[in-house]
Amino acid sequence: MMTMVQRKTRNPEQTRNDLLDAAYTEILESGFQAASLERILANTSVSKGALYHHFGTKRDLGLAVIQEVIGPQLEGRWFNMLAQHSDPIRGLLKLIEEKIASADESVIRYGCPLNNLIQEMSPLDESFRQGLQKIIERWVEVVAEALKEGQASGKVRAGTAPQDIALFIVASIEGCVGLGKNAQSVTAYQRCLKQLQVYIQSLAV
Amino acid sequence: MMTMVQRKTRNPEQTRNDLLDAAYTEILESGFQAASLERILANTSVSKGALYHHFGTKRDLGLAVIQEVIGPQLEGRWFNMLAQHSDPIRGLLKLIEEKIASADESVIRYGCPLNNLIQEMSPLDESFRQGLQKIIERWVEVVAEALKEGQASGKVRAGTAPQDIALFIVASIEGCVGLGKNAQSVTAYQRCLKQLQVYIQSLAV
DNA sequence: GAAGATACCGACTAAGCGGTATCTTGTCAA
DNA sequence: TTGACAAGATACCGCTTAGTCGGTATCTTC
Repeated sequence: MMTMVQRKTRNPEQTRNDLLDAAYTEILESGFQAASLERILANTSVSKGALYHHFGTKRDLGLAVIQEVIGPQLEGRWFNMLAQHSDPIRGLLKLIEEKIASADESVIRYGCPLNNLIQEMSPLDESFRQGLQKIIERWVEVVAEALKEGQASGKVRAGTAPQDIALFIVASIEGCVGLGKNAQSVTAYQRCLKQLQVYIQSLAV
Repeated sequence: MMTMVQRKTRNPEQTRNDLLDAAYTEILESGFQAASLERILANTSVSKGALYHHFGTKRDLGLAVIQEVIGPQLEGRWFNMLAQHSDPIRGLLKLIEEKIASADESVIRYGCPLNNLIQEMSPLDESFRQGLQKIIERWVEVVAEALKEGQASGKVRAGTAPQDIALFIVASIEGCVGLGKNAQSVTAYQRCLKQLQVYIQSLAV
């Protein structure tokens, strides 16, 4: 008969969220494949049994992080910002400006969690790829929609394809973050985004 | 007493190159951390003893791949192309055009080996970061230099910072490749690069 | 308050990993 | 021809990994 040290009060939701949060951090720092379940458990003081009660496999945990942590994070920021500006150009510039201003150590060191997972996992696991792709598509769509409305209200140059431009903008952002991360340089990151601002400005009428 | 089945004729250089090539492929397909030495050996029919004769650690092998495979690959293409065009805009457009035209399965599936390693390894290993950064800096410098000469000869708009623009161009390329890879879509990849061409064209006088 | 379900515990397993030790064999200079 | 060393071969080691499983504690329901 073993004596078990269990949590006094149960809280399955909190346990699940703790795991999701810790997994998010661990994946951000080490990548998914190199992410260690043992380390995640150590950082949460959740037991292995509890982990495997909530998530069937490491893979399931990773997919949950994508859908429940990374997705909503991005959705909140971009959707809200572009919704509250009638001029999409101003909204986009503001978003980039925020990224420039809030260039903290985490972004410079670990980059974009979405992009990290894309580069690592999308060729290796179709479910990962689809989960990530859904987020990207939503992101591009939000930007494209804003540009489209901007064209309708005469604030964005006509004759350009909003979908293509939105795709390029998102790609450039990921590129800037990636390069800033490798340079370990806030200024390189900011210089790169500044050029993106110049490009965006050129989309105005 | 063991019976050893050895290669009839020795060829240390070839052995080293075989290892480098196989490691490059394995890293491209699985990432560095998940790259398996056993798999590399299986694909080369080189023995573990031979591997560890040529490379001290897995890490050393990875660093050698960066310096001796990935670096030269990029250097050749970009340096030559921009050197043989007097108009840098035309040179850049041609390079992008080539990328668009030669969008093969490997690029769409596995993306850019340089970018992959950056996102995975640069926060984890300072030597990796520096090796990769050297390549990026060289790349940016080649583009910046071309733009600068273009400004001098009146083919590129003055008043813009060549270094910053070059940085942005490289970032955008990596971004386009990354997004195309996740979309598993040649056309998305091409649409993205086409927008980059539009941007580059806007740099002309 | 008993029963059943849910949540959680932690020792264990099997496989794969990078790396090492010890050996043999090919090469080439003396 | 031989000695020395580089190159290659293979068995093995310690460690970490994701995942399992029998068991226990808490919560819910009746």
